[in-house]
Amino acid sequence: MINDGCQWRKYGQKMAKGNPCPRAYYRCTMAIACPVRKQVQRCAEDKTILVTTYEGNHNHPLPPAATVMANTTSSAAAMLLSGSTTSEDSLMAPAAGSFLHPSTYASTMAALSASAPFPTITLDLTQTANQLQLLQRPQHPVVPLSMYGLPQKLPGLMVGPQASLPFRPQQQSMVETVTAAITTDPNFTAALAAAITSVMGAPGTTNGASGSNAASIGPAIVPESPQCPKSCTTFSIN
DNA sequence: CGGTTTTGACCAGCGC
DNA sequence: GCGCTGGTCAAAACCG
Repeated sequence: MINDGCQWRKYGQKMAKGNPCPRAYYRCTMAIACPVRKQVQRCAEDKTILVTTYEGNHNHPLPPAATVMANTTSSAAAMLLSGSTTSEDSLMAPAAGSFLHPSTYASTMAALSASAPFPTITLDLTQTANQLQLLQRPQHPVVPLSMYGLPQKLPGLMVGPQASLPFRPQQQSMVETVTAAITTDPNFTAALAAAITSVMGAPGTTNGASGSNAASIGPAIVPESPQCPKSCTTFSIN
C-alpha cells in the first residue's frame, strides 16, 4: 500500500473480472465527510504493479505528504503527456537523484519516494488534460485519452497549496527533467503497457473509455532497485 | 475501547 | 425479468 499522506479506511474488497487479484476500496478518513475514495488493484499482467485510482476532491487541508503527492502527480502527468524524447542528459542526473534525495526536490517526486514503501511515480491527467491534448503525439497511442476534452481540470488531491500556486513555469522545467529521466528508461514502456492493458484493456483497441471519469496511470521504475514493486496511480474527478 | 480490517450480503446498472 | 458485475454496507473480528 502506498502511503500518500492521507488516512484511508478500507470499506470493501471485490474480485474483479479478468483479474486474479482482488480490488480494494478505501475512503479518506482525514475529514468526517471527505468524499474522496480510492481503489487499489494489482496489475494482472505484472503483480508487482499496483494501480491506484482516486476519485473526488478532498474537502479538507492536506498534509505536506499528500500535497507533495499531488505535485508529483501533476508533474509526472505532464511528463507522460508531453511524450518528449529530448535527450537532455544533463537533467538525468538530478532527476534520478531526486528519487534518493527527497530534500533536494522537496516539491517534486522526491518526497513521494520517501513516503512510499517503494519507488512510485504518480500521474494526474485531470490536471493537464487540455495541455495533453495539445501535446499529444501519434507515436504515443499507449496513453489513454479518456480525459481529453473534459472541461474540469481540478484533480482529486489538488485542494492544497498547489491549486493557488503559479506552478506552471516551474512545472515546465520539471516536465523536461522527468521526461528525460523516464523516457530513456527501457523498462518504462513495458511497465506502462502492462498497467494500461490491465486497466483499460488491450492497448490500441480503444481511445479509452470515453465518457469515463478515469484518468490515466503510470508505473514506476527505479533502475537502482529492479526488485522493488512498482506502482500506478490514477486520479479521477467527478 | 476505539478505530480498522475482513467478508458476506445487498443494491444498482447493464446487457441479453 | 434474469443474471452478471461493480460498488457499498454493516456486523463481526482484529489490533494497538
